[in-house]
Amino acid sequence: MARPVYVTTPIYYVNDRPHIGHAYSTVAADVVSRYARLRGKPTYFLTGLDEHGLKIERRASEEGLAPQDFVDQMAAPFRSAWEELGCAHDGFIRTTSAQHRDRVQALWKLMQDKGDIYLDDYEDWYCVGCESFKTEKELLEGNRCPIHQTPVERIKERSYFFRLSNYTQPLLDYYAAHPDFVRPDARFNEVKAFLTEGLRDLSISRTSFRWGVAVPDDPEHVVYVWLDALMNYVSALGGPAKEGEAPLYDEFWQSSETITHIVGKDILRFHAIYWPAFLMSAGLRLPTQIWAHGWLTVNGEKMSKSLGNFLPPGPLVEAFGVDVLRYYLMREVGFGQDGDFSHRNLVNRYNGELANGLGNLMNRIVASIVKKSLDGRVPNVDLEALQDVDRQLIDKATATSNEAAKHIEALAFHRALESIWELVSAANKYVDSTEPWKLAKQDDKTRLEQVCYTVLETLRWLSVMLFPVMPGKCNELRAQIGMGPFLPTEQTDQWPSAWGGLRPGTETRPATPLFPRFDEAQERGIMERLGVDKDVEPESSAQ
RNA sequence: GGCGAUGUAGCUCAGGCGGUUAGAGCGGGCGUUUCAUACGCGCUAGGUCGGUGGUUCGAGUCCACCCAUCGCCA
Repeated sequence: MARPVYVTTPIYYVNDRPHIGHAYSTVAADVVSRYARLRGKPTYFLTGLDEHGLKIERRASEEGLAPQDFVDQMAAPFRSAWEELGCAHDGFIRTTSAQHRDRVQALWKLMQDKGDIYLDDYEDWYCVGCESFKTEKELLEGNRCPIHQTPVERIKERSYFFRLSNYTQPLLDYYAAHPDFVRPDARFNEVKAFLTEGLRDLSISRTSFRWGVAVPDDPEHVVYVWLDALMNYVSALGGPAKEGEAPLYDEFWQSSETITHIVGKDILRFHAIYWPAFLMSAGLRLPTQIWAHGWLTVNGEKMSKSLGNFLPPGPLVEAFGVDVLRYYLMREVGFGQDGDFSHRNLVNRYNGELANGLGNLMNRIVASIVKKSLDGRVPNVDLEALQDVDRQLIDKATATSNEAAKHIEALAFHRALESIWELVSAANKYVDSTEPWKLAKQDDKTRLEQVCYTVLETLRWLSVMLFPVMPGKCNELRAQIGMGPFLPTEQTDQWPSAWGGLRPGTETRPATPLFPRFDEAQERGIMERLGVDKDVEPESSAQ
């Protein structure tokens, strides 16, 4: 029995509209979940929204709205963004939901029962933007927040505290026992370094605003937004709960093989330190991995409202198509590293890899040779009678399948795609060296059939291996080689491993090219529609 | 300031335990095919492997120091 997989994105703060950074995290999580499903594992993919906090309360009142109305309004674009991007989440958690609020309070009580929560005074500088306190020494001149550049506020209040200091050693022990707990390694080192200085207790309630979850039995206090927010991963499944009370929680939290939280590097500390400490205190299971990815710049510049380069995913999807955008996001930069989103590089990869590489490979075989010389049908071949060149390509496909799986499991999406494209390239070389068009002229039917079958079956493998990244295009590809759409089946591992899945006699359905190449004029048109000045765009990712 | 990382061809990057001519993709140049989306395929890039000094028979690969860039230090 394949054990369940649980993968999450951060819950996005509804103060922003969705942009390419949100899309990056969410697409990555979608790829992980689609891959897991393809492997036959029961899978749950969660994303959602963080809707509480002082900043929301203020924004809502600026807009003349009740906070709930404001967040309802802001939630819609996120939902539609994920739909547009083909991100098939199983759950969409909102922290204002009754279930979530209720489960946060349940967590609080568990921590309280453990004796880890106490009441005391707290006074320090507070940044509304960060929703967190700042120490004197990290402030900029004029008591401004180093992240938001805005002035911080002096806040003194009665606050509940969590005995985080008790968890320094337990966390270090946990890290030692789970060397893959935080990825990439460099980030794990930072987390460990932070711990070695010893943890201070953490203020986990506020009285300065109302928009949040009330502290149980003391409604003057609102639960600290990060405790509230982190809890989404468990509350969305209905936990914490006794066995049998919340089936999703039992399956995907308690019994999961992996629980992977994909996060941006800016919120790593909350996930790698606070969250496990809260869970330890409450006596709950910990996640298996916190994966901190890097930031994307846009055409070499940091994305910001003041620069006017805020990049929502919608227009990109319209211009390039969902799968192309997903491919680019996963291919261009190593997960965990910072990188650049560049329209120019996107077009270059599209033309070079998708159009010239994969698209042309399929087209030359399906729409040309098989159609003209084999009556458009998958030929019948004796797999035992293949030649060495054929076997070499099959071996390459097998090696690729193993390697790509290894990389995806390590969330090294760019490596997986790189390795898959070695197979695409090998297949194009194979076609060149076997020259099926000559075989057709020479009437060497048997050999022609062997060659075409080998390429078609390679394309079938590609349609599966690329499915997590490009589900729509892979199904189009499959249609052209005569296959039905790909359907994951629980408990059935469908990752390619056996050669010969294509049924002889099946009718292929050549259609328009999968990835029609952009010529200069089209590229210019797209850039204009997107408002990108192509000529001004830097040649490379100069930062 | 403390801790950690990075610095390899025009660009983006690979280069376990030190060992013959330092690699890939893209871009550039040359050639070639025509089945294909003017696509594919082949050849080509002569880069002091940030700098200096060491260890060694031998270092991009280990050590020290320096320079630059970046991250973390509630």
